[in-house]
Amino acid sequence: MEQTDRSAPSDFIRDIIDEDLRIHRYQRRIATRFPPEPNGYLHIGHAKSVCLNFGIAAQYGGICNLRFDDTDPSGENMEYVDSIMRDVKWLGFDWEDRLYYASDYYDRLYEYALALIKMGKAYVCDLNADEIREYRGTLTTPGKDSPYRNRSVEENLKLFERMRAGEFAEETHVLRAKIDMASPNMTLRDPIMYRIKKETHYRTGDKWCIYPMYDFAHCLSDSIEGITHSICTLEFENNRPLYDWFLNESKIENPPRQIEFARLNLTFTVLSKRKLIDLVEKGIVSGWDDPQMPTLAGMRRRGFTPEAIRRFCERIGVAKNDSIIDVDLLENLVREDLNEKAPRVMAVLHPLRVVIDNYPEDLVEEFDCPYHPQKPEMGSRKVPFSKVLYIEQDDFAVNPPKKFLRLAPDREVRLRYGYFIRCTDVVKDANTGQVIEVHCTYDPETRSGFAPDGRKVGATIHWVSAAHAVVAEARLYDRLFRVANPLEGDLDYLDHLNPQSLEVIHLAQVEPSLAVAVPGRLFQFERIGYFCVDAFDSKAGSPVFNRTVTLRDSWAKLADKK
RNA sequence: UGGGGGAUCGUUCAACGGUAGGACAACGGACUCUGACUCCGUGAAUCGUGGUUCGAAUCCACGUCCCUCAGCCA
Repeated sequence: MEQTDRSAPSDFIRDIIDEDLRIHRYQRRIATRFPPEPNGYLHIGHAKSVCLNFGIAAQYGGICNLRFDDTDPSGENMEYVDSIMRDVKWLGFDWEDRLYYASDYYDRLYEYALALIKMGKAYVCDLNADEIREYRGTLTTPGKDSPYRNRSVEENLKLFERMRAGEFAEETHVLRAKIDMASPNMTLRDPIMYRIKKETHYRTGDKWCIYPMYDFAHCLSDSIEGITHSICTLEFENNRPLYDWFLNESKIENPPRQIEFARLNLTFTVLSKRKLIDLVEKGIVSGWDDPQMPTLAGMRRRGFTPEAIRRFCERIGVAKNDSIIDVDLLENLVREDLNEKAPRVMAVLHPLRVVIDNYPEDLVEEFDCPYHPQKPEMGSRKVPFSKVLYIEQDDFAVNPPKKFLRLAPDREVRLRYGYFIRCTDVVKDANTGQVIEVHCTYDPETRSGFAPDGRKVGATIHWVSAAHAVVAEARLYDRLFRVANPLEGDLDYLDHLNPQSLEVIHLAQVEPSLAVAVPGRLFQFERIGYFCVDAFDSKAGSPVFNRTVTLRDSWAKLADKK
């Protein structure tokens, strides 16, 4: 009996593995692989696969390889390879010395193809693309045999060699497996194994002008690496018989087995590579690492932590149901993680001037404020206090609605880590009627945060000293799409873009300790949300903060209902 | 009108012939120098119809709905 601890995840894939282990299949060895094609950046959907493959390997004392599935030179390049490696590492996984490329197997794959030709299991077909499609038939009608299907082995060998030698133009010849043109499974209707592409490959250069197709290359690459469980997404379910066919005809012993699971879908976003490329190329986002993107690079820049993402991948489980996960779950996990890790600071996004009338003109006090009230070990910093402050516009109301606990005329609140203040007067813009300044008095007896007479306040609000505040840029990110499933309905998904997915605040006022915030560092702006110092645009003295996620706001929820 | 998959609280995963359970969301409350965090509590589901069985989400039959396959993409 295998030892699996109770906290370890369990799912239908692990059940299959448990059974394989039990019957001593693969000599009780477990090997998986994460096989991205280097033609785009990794997104949260890939993270699910990364966590699954590396997670299973770790759980069963096996190995997980990183293999670039680079069998189509168009669109693949080294930038993507680098970004993928960076992201997998960032997520917290290690392929050690097992970095592989399908393109490293081109010679061996060619030999496998030769062997199939010699067995009469593969042939060179001269039909062009349109003709091949025509001959393939449809979902409900069988295809018909290619007129080139019964060429002699010698002729096939000669032709294939000439394909390789570059004697033919693209689309004039392909190598096909000879299976069954009448198969109800379309993938078995003499699938293409090699096509001619006179393109320079980012790794093999011009050595090859024929490239293997996925179905042929993938299963054999798995077998070359000794993979035992080849985990992929549901849309490859149809291809499994073909996966098995190539391995069987190639006389592979102990062939790896393909297992399919449902890919991740997330509400309020899209996760297909094509659509993400679209967003990048149409300039809807600033790049693959735009914090609005569900790419790992984007999420990293936004402030999501690898721990939260791994936790998420664990929580969502693995199954074969098509499903769409609520992004709330992800955001909640991020809050959970950041609540532990993020130092608390004060920042005012929408400043409202507050003048403490009875506070001395030139006095500046310094309050010692803990970085995390529940974690004294995180230390503290000094925050200056003076006569003129900024508070959040939302924290003041001329006519406070029911249940509003914050500052209002003649009401008293506590300034976080500071005094109690009472609103005595309101200055409005003569034209607009907008509140532009609030006057208060403070109670010197409340320096400790409590009143000697024991009176209570309804709320504690955050603030910054106007004279000491640092001006910062805050980028408030929201969901990229305004509907849960942008792919649903008749409209193009781009018609569902959320025009408010980014609000930039240029003049946020933040406490002075943030002037030199280190790029990538995470903070909780008290009572607002979690923010990440932008890794690229932030400079000393003029920091830029990306909002990772808001804090839960039960007041906003209450107010919304009315 | 072919083949391959799938259907369980609003969402998601579990229950593997024996009390339908967890998480997120929702709702109510407690606590609070963050309307945060935390804690407590409440409501909420087996696609339909038959059958087998002492007993069915689970097995069988027939339906229904959803996904997927007709790239020289992966």
